[in-house]
Formats: sequence, structure tokens, C-alpha cells
Amino acid sequence: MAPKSIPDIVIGRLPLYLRALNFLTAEGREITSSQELGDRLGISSAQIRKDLSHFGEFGKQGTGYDINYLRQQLRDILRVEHLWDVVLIGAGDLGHALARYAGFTGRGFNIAAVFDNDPEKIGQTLGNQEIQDVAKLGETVRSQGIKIAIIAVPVNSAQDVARALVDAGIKAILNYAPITLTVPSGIKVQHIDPVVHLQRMTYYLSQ
Amino acid sequence: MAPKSIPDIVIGRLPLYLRALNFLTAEGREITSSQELGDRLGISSAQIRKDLSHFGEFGKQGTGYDINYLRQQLRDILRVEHLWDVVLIGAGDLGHALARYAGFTGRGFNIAAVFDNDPEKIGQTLGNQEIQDVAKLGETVRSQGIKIAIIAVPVNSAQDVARALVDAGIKAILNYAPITLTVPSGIKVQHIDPVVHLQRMTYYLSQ
DNA sequence: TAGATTGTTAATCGATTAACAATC
DNA sequence: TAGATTGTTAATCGATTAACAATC
Repeated sequence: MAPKSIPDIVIGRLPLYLRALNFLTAEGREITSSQELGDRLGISSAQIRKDLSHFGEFGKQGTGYDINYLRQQLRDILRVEHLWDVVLIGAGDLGHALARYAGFTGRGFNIAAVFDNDPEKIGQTLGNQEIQDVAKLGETVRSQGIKIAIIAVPVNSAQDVARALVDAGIKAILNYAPITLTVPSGIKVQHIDPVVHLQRMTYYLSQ
Repeated sequence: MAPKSIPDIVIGRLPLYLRALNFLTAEGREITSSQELGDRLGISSAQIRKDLSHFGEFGKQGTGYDINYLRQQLRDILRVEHLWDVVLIGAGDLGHALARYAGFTGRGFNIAAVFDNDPEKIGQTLGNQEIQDVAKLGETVRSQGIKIAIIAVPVNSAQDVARALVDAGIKAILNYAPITLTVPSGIKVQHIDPVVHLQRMTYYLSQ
């Protein structure tokens, strides 16, 4: 049998499972069930069991899942057991918020460098990084072997930045600019656009 | 025939179509095709035509779509033809970035009020709003008939804020706190958690 | 043991795609 | 007209769910 590839949509849910397990741990819980996880996430228990079954058997019949063990397994599967270095491009308001966000480290990511093209900003300190000239982006990414980038620049330069990132060897981009980026196949992109999310809800609002 | 309900997944793509059309307009274009839109978005042309066909016939055989007309139609469908007032809860780094973000207005949304629970922040100006005491949240939401909220508070108070919002009559929540919110059925929620998005990509990274 | 919950199968459900008649 | 592209149908593909044997 060929090694069946896992559907993207399954991978997409694993971080939610992991996040929920972190919560349960914070609440002092040690055991959970697919039913409980599903209730918390608004997902059927069957789907959770099916998703997990792509990767192995992590539970015990009659008991459920050991939370710490399943967390560990999910971190392994998602490769967030060690910290990934991430470059952040754009030191505007959003870049500020991201650079200072305390929630990355505990979940697998470290902002390793921050770039901007504004001479006023270059050299200033943001989070625990000195803002660098975006012209040095390729050099830094290459020399440190960084694979992940966050784009927080204005929409009109986002595609150019994406091109530069891919040239430098970046393999995954989290894009906050409100534009669908075009990248070569094999490069992963995730988009965050608050307006898109808001517009996905207004359709359902009666007034 | 019963009025067939439109799949959520179709609604979810419409804002992307609208955003791409805005781009084409900015480029001075007047006509496009499902093929061109699909190429830009990484979606098949058949899917775009199928999605649009749920709502009517917006194109012309042999020619394609009038960009302005289709934009207008999509704005109508998504109900973003007029501005929606939105309340923002949380005036931290992220709240700052959101309150000062210039990209809302042109796409259907207006930050109408900002709340925080920090006495130091209450009364200060953010964007073009004075930060209000979160205790007055319900009053403001009710008196202004606001239906949409953005949560940008720390994770440990997000669920409480969500409850207060729902009590006040909010029908749609964009949640930036890294937790799956539990809300009554009929309330729409969209989640944005950068770490979840990053973890959806690391699975595919070889190293 | 009795009760509970997993992992998995098969059935159902829904979404995407290919193809083409219609027509601009 | 000839060429192009829509809107739509039917086929394909994939994801979700229900159900239950296995078993802790």
C-alpha cells in the first residue's frame, strides 16, 4: 500500500486540537475524550478520532486520551516540538504587535529578526530585536537558514516582499497584507485578513 | 422548490473574489473572466462560476464579467454596501494596530468604539475613539445597535468578554484571542490565531 | 464484570471538476 | 461569422458521520 497522504483539512485541525489540550492541561486535567474535545471545539467526536487515526493510536478504549501524551504526539506531528525561527517583515503597528506578542514562544515559534524599509525605524529596538534594513533580508534568511516569514507590510509591497522571501529560501509565509500572494508551488502560504473574516459573517446578519 | 441555502464554504470565498476585483479595479481594468480570477486566487474557473451561479447570472458569454458590476453585486450579497459599526474590545498592542488600521472603512467596517479594563488606558484616545471602560460595553452596544465585535483581549478574559458581547446583542465576533470561544447558536464567530496558521504550515516543512 | 470509549468500516453527504450547450 | 466564455449538468472526488466490534 502506498503511504496515504494526509488531507490538508485534517492537518488544519490539529493545531486546534493541540490548543484545546493546552487549555485542559492549564486547567489541571490529565485525561480527556474525543467527546469532550469535540464539544469544546464544535467538532464531532467521530471526526476527531478519525483525524487522529491517520497518525496512530493515541487513546485507550474505555478511558480516552492522556492529555500530556496526546499533546506531545501532536507537537511531534506538527513539528513544533522545537522552536522555529521566524522573520517578521514590517515594523508598523501590526509588526509592533506581532514582535511584542508573548504567545509565540510557548507554541513553537521565535521572532528571530525584524525588517523594515523606513530609515527612521531601522536601528530601533522592537521586542528583543533591532529593526534591520529590509535590504539585508536575503542575507539574514540565508545565513540563519530561516524557513518561515510573517509579512506585515502595506499591501502594495507585499507581493515584492514575498518574492524576495522565496528567493532567500523561505518555505512558509504568514501574510497579513490584504492580497492573495502568488508564490511558486511548494511554498506554503496562510493569509490573515480581518476584513475577509468580517465579510464572511455579515452575509448572515439580518440587519 | 425550497430556497436552497448557500454552503458556508461558498460564502467564505466571496470576500476573496471581492478583494481580487478591488485589485483589478485599482489596476484600471474593467472586464475580467473566471479564468483570470481563478489564476489570481489559485481557484479553478469552474468553481468561481459555480459559486457565483448560486446568486444569479453576472457575466456575459464570450466576454466575461464587468468588474464594477460584479463588485457591486458581491458587496450587496455580502451586505457590505453600507458601513457596519464594530466595537473593539482590548486596547493593547493588537487593539492599537486594529484601531489605527486604515483598511476597514473602504471595505465595509467602521470601528465605532474601543473598550479596555485598564484604568490607565480608559479616557485615552486611540484611532479616533476615546477608550471606554469595558463596564460600559453593554450599554454602548445596545444603545447604538451594534452587531459586530472584535475581541483583542488576553486569552484568559476572552470567553467572559464574548459572553458579555452576546448578552448585549452582538451577533458576530472576530476573535483574536487564542481560544475557541463557546457561543450560543446563531452567533457567528471567526477566529484568528497566528500560531494556528503557522502550525498549519510547519507540518509540511522538511526541516 | 459492567460501563465507557476507542479505532475503523461502510454509508452518507457534500464539494469540486470536467465538459458542453448556449450565447454574446 | 468565428472565437470566447458563461451558466449548468452530470460525474467524480473527498470529507463527514453513524455505528459497532474491540478492548481497556
